Amino acid sequence: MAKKYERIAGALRQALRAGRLEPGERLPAETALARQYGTSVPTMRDALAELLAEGLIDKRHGVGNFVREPRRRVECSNARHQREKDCARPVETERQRAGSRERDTGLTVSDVAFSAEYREAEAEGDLAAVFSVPVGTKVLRRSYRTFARDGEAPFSLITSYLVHGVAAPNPDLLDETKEPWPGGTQNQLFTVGIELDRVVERVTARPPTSEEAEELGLRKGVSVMQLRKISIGTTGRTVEVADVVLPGDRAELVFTTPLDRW
Amino acid sequence: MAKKYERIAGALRQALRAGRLEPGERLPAETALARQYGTSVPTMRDALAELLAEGLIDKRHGVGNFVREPRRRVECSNARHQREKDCARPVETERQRAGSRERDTGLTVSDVAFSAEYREAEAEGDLAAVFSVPVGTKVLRRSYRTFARDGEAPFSLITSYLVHGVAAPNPDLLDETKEPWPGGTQNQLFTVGIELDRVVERVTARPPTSEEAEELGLRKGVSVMQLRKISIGTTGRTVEVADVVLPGDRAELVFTTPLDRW
DNA sequence: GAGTGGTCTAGACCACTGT
DNA sequence: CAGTGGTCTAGACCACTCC
Repeated sequence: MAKKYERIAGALRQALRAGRLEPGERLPAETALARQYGTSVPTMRDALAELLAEGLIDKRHGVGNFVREPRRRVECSNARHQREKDCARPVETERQRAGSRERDTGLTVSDVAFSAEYREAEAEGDLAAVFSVPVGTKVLRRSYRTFARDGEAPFSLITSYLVHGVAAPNPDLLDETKEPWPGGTQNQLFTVGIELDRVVERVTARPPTSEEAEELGLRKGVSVMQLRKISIGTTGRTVEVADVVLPGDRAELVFTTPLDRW
Repeated sequence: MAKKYERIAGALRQALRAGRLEPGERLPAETALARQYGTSVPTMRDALAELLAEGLIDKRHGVGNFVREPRRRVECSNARHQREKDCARPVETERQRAGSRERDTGLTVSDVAFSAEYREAEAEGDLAAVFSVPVGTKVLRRSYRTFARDGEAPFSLITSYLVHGVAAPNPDLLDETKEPWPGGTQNQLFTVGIELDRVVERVTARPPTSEEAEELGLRKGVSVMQLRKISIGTTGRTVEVADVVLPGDRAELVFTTPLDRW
């Protein structure tokens, strides 16, 4: 036996897909909907919460519930790592031309407005293990927010870590006013003599913290994708670790794996 | 001002991390907790729902709420595609040796119990577009469930599509009793003369349908990762499409991107 | 000020588990 | 049978938006 709020959610979903309600249109008030479906307001709200998590409606406090137009997702492909590498080592003028302005999200710089914050910190257990350095090693911690071109809310929250001693030879890397850096992280690493061999990305999904939900403008019930990107240099050393939090309902990660020929 | 149930959730989280409650231990009854935290039962339940979504507690109907031991995640790496390819073309005896028994989840066959179901269907708009075939083209639709070695609930739900005309030359590919197929999908494709050039995987997160939640044994508030795997042959043609649904709290996808040297 | 959704309360009744 | 969590109800009160 299905739960009552699920049955109501199903009926509403049906009504939305059948197009009896147009995108942008306001739904009846929750009290009216509850009466209409023969239930109480809290149960009706449970049903609406389900549609909210699925992205079918938007809730606006003090205004009403609205049919949402289907959200298009922003793609974020691993091909950007090679592209960024290709552009990380050229002459200055070359670097700033089209296609060379990729960043961790796979968007071009024109798509993102930056807010960067640099801070020194000490590697804790987890991070120290990934970098293979002793706990307490000084690291540079850089926080970014990126915004998609049309979006209001940030599209991703990024925390990037470099071992301080590795970045220090180039003082510009320690200076947050130099952001956004045109050639991306790989160019930054190039300036201290580091070439990347490969990038390893680990992806999971989890519910957002309340801060993340607020910053990313997530509706209730929407999860985030958490991506840990580990960049490994040609010497086999882990040179950068970046934790990226992406809205589960707006982001799509694309990974292409080329295969050797027989 | 934080919401009351969030403050209570925070306090409980604190208590759990501080280890004042051991994994496996039962929490006080919800009525008792509500009294203890000076709130009503529904609000206390909201707080507990948050911890549930985070995987910190387990709820057992009619029994109680329990501190959960930290769940380890099952990794699922894109390196398996190359490994599977390496083993897809050898002599028969070779194929069945260790390491050659990978499947779409990155687990070995010994880790999974199969339930496969084959069915013919017609490509709808979405699928037809990916395969670049006319809508209505006959496809073979194969559904799998995989189980991790220790798990009770399925670890992944897989729906794989092949264009019927492509698989037909080998009648065994149309026969679900031949599953599990030792060499994996790439060996199946090899038997009809297809070599893969690359695999493209698109990852998103979304709330589960109620059926998925039931089948995967998901707690409330846990999202799934949805992965669409597109296998492209050496002729540039899309030869297989697989939709994989993974529990967001138990799965970790790992993608390694090798980079060309300067 | 009227109307809307957001949070919280109090409690009924049901379903499940273990004794 | 006693005790637990699961669902649903009814309604108070607050915060927000718009007229």
